[in-house]
Amino acid sequence: MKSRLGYDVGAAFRARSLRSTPQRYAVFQYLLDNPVHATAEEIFRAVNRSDPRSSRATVYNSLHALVRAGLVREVALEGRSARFDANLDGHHHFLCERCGAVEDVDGVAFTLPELEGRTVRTCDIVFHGLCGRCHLEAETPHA
Amino acid sequence: MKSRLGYDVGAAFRARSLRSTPQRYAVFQYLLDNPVHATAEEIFRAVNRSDPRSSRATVYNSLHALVRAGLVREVALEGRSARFDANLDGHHHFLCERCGAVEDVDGVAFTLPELEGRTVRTCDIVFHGLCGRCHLEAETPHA
DNA sequence: TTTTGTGCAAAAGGTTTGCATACGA
DNA sequence: TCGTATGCAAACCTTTTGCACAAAA
Repeated sequence: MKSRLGYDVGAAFRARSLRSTPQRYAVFQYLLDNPVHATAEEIFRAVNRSDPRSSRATVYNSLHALVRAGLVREVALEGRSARFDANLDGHHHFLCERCGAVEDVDGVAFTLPELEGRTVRTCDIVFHGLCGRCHLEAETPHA
Repeated sequence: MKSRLGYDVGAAFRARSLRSTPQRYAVFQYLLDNPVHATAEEIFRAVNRSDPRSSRATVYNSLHALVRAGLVREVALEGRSARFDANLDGHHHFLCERCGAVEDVDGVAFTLPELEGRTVRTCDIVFHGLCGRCHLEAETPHA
């Protein structure tokens, strides 16, 4: 659970002239502290568990504001709900087919295929399989 | 618009003991003839435009049956609606940020990163950018 | 004080479900 | 005939929207 201490949320907001409200702050802080690629609903529950009262609509508003400001990115994975990630380093994702965990994957190198005529701006890679824990559990059936 | 003629839908259904109904047939035939990564709603409208009457629920049922049978795959892209693809060759996707078109991309080679401990089964790559047409139009503003 | 965000509740997609009926094998 | 698919409508879940009120700058 790498937490990005030393990240000055207030300064980040000011730098992008994002008005700082407790709700917005809580959403961003949650994403910084919990790099688990949470859904809006999970974020809603988490921020309301501790501090003030955020409405669902405000969580969505905050998330969109953060995405627009370039502080958060939205990750498209299977499933009905969008997932949000405050890790902006170019990285990819691994999705466990068994427990649903989403993990970051760094250092993928690939060669661009026949994309002539098109302009490629970004590229998202999603690996599917078993995560470390589920892999172990699958090997050792109910040890 | 490559259409896969010579594909015997009836035989494919029989081989997987999928009961052949007109609705199911129409959904699969549509996906074979229109490799545009349609949404369920688009498929619903298309199959009802020509032949019999399919309900939305039946389109969803058919799609799930086809996916379960391994004849169709579901593609996860941004946006709220799932997309379906009868092209089962290992391939990836290109999503145009301007017009929303989804195109197939073949021949991507990449090197697997630090995925020790995990089991990687599949890998989906989505490229984002401008498709051929939109790239041209962007270069020649309202020629 | 002005502008923007918040909260609520209602609405809008997209997808699923329950159940009686219809149909393929 | 038997078992499964269909159609309808209602339910569900995620996300968006409208509007009055509250709070940030």
